Amino acid sequence: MTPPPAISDAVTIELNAVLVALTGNQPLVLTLEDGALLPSGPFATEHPTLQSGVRAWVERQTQHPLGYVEQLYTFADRNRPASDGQRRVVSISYLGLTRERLSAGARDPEWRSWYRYFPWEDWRSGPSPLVAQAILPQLSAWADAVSDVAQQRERRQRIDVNFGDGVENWNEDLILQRYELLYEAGLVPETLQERNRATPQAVEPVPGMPMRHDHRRILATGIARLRAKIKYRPVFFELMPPEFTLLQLQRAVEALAGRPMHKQNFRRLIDQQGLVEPTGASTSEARGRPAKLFRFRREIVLERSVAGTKLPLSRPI
Amino acid sequence: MTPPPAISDAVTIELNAVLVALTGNQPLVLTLEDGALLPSGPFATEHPTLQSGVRAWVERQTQHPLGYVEQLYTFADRNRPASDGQRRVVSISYLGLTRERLSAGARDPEWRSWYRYFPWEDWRSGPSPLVAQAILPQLSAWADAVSDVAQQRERRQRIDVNFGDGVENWNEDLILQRYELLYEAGLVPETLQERNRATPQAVEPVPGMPMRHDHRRILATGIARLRAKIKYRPVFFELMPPEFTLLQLQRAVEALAGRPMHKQNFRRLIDQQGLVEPTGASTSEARGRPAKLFRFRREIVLERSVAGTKLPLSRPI
DNA sequence: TATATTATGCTCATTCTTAGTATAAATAAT
DNA sequence: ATTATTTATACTAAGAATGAGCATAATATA
Repeated sequence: MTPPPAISDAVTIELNAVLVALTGNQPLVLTLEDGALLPSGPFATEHPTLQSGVRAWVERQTQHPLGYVEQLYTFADRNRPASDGQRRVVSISYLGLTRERLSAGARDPEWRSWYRYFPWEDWRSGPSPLVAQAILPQLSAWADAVSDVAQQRERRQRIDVNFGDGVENWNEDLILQRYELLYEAGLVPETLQERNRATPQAVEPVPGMPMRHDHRRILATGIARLRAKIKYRPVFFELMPPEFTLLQLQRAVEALAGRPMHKQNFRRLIDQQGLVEPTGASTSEARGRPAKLFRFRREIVLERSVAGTKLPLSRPI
Repeated sequence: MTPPPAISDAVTIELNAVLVALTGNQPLVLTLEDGALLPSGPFATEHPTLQSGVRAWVERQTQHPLGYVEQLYTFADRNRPASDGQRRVVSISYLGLTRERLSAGARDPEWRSWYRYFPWEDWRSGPSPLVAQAILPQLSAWADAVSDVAQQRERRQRIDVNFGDGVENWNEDLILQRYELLYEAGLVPETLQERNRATPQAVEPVPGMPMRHDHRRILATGIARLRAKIKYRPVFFELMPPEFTLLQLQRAVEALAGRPMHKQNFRRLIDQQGLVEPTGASTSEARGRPAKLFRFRREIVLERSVAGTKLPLSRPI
């Protein structure tokens, strides 16, 4: 059942990283080549494990220890030629969270807000106008373009589920599915890269910066994982400074989820769950009443394995 | 940043599958070599994608189409020699759900209840006595065995979180963490396989059949994923026959979760969510009042992307 | 001193859960 | 035939969690 693998079945492993940080209420991701690529490196003989491979070259790159690291997905042969003697490439992608930014000044490795790549995913100040203006009309046209009635209905349903039928049905976790739908509909520039693409590029691509290869897809996978994760594991503390106010914490979570939250309820949930403890100090860097400073209670991760961090979404104003 | 990979960095890919079926209220997993291995096959040049690779050889093996397939995890070099000229092996594991069993009679590929490998995970008729009798005492000893006080406290806490401090704190999703804890504590036979193991094997291994390599760990990963998944996606329908009674459905979910559920509430949730529709027929195969037969409403997966299947756990009697 | 701004405490209605009770419709045992 | 047992299904009531908002406190700034 497991015959010895032939020479021709050898592959090389490439490691990709979605490296996330948070500054000034923006969720940042580390990119290369003018934002067109995610950092990636080979998995080499000197690395004892995959994760140590990722840690090694990311830490060399960013000069900062990588807090949380989690495997995302393994792809083989997405948009890559497999024949012509070349060895196949299998890429294994990781999500990494870090607290600090790369020292400024360096030009090439650059932190960018992930909403430059997915502008329609930012609903922090209400429903993104892009959805109604630039996306839904084009997706509708795409659904209509197919003649088969059943197929047409299926397309419409997918559009509804992913982009919300009414106004109030946005599910921030569906970022990957939404990107894939846009890809299929030919509404992102990446569609052109693919070989043997039946559907030609549609009239006008949806706003949002593309990336090379399937890197924007990997980025979407990372964001999706992170958005889902914060709901049942308080990973966002990996992104926060050691001390912070509750509003700063709220803004951080909002940046990740791409949605506004109800302030009082956010506080109630955070302290009901015992996630933080006051440091005793307070700050008055903002204008109003000074806010108490808090720190993360690291013990909580041990104490309760499911430190579920429910997110109190609020209706956008 | 991405130098051309050296020849020596070539690896071979092995695909592992956790293939799950359900018969007679038992969750079954396909095994080989007298239950010691999960099926695995090489990722070969003729496979266009990883998933098609898995599908291809699993379907050849089982003679049945594979419904749901999902990638689990990618390991490099677990318990495998990396040096001595041999190429490194990277194993990519998949979870597959199927409705039918392999034709009986065949000796080697064999379906086994997964509770043979993880007997302490079956809480369907109340707390598993193994936890209190065979596991907790040994884990306690393991915690005490370390001299450093802080380390000792940490071990105790991990034991509490994973195996429940009181009686009623069992979290069925933690199956992987529990296995890993037992592994670290030297309470499973697999610990011996590992090279350079500092801690020697403890007195008496915990009941439960071991597997070769890291296959029991991969199995735990698959079960954990499935247990978590049924809570927000009704995947269990992939395991059910086309028509079934609500009690059969409940028993199926209980088999997966390893816990009893509250009957009335289970029914309420299932129909509140519109997951099933009556076929019109009913059955009286069991003793009491005949039950209506239902079928899965496939549309629901499209209609609501998050067809959350809340599970109404019930206190074991 | 008034105003704007942020922090924080508290309430209230609504929905979701949990844990039943009650009744119906069949089979098996006497 | 009658009774006990088993399974199915409807319905209820208490309690917890959630979503929305009011009210007050404490600061900076005009």
